[in-house]
Amino acid sequence: MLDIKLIRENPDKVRQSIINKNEKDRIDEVLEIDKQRRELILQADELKAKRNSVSSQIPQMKKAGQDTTEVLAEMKRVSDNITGLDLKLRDAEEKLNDIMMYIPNLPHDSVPVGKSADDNIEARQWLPDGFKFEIDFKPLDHVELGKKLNILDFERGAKISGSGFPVYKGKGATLERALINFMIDYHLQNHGYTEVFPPFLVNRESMKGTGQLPKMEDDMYSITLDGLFPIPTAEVPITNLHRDEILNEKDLPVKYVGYSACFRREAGSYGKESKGFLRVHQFNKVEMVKFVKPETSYDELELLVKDAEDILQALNIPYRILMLCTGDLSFAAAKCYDIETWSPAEDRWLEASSCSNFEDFQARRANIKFRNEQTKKPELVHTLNGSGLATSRLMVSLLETYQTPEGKVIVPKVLQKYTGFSVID
RNA sequence: GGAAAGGUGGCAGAGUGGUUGAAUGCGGCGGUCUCGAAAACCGUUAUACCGGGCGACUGGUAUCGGGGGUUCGAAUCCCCCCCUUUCCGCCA
Repeated sequence: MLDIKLIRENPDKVRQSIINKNEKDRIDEVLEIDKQRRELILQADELKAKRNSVSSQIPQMKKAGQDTTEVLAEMKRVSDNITGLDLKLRDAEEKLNDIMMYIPNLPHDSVPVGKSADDNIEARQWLPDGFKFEIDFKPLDHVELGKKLNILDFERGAKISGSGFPVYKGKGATLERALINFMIDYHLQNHGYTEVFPPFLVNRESMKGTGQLPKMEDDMYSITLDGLFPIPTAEVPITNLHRDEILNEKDLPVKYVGYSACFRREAGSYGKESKGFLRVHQFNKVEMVKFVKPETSYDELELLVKDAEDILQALNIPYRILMLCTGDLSFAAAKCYDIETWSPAEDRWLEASSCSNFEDFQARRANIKFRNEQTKKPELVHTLNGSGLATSRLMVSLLETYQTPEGKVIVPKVLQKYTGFSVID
């Protein structure tokens, strides 16, 4: 959520930012309702002040034996007026809040203006020593490899749950588990995170706090009977750990890393890009979440990307970093880098991680603050999160990159102590 | 699923209709004392919103789980909801 004062004071700047983000401009509506709202508050507060002062005099009048009938009648009228104003006020506030929940975060000044993914900017590429995009044999894709090696079973996943629910089998299941453990261990040992194992179902408040609701409700699975939502990412429970809290400044930055299964409806996206792992309803992801002081958040974003990159470098998987343009930026993000890994069989890059700075957008919704030691006042923190990384897309690149001409898959060195085997055949 | 208890400030914990934003204790911050520290003592210590002021600041309102009601006035009375804890049942 944006600061209403920011909109009040810089409506045109906000308007332009929203347009750059391909979102609907409702600033005029916001300004109008905000104005009404403030007028109502002014009127109601004035009456309440009167009521309070008179009410405190009544016991004294009674004690002094004065007749209070008239005052009581007058105050009754005042109270009725207050009730009326409060009703109107609540109406206005609900309306304002509804709209505010649909206004996206503003892109940071360093974000390139653009319409779509085509306008994203490649920041850098990293390729392992001796890596070549052209290979001597025709690579199998991950679905073919999965079938041949009997490590992935998309058909049976479809039988038991539906399409987009992959089953990992045998060494495939072990490899998946190894990847998760390796990534968490790496972040713990090298990057100073604290491990969190969060709930995979969260309540509506949590989904609002990080910005999935109300706007993206159709994209979320829901367990209506209990009012719970399967999480689309561990970002949701982990960021909400500190919802409605005031953190100590000296504890910042607070850095968590956690694994979760991620559940996404991906409504309306069947067909395109949906082969195998490319788009699934359930996948595994290791997520990094940070709570930081505002002035450090952009430095922390760079570090976050670096933390994710370290994993790929340790695995020796080629990747590139994209800076998303305004039009491709997600609803809550102010700035975002995507990390894409190379898929030899698809002959293209696949998004495996997304690292974002939300500035105070989530913090305002979720009411996450820290106490500024100088001013002694609470201030909103900045929140960031990044995948470190999602295993499904990563698995595509890993299987395809590490395949041999005979159709076997070599296990990356750093994973071998986790898998207990060095080759899948 | 059944039963009971309970939700008050950073924490603990008083408070059952009238200056109660809320006793007291702990914690935090500042000070006195001290070479320094501890102890002791003194002071201070919530958040949000709406106004006024360039600003230090200042006026007002709201907030004792949430919502509604009664009343001139509600932490306190009534109704509904939510949550937590404990016990029983079921269960990995």
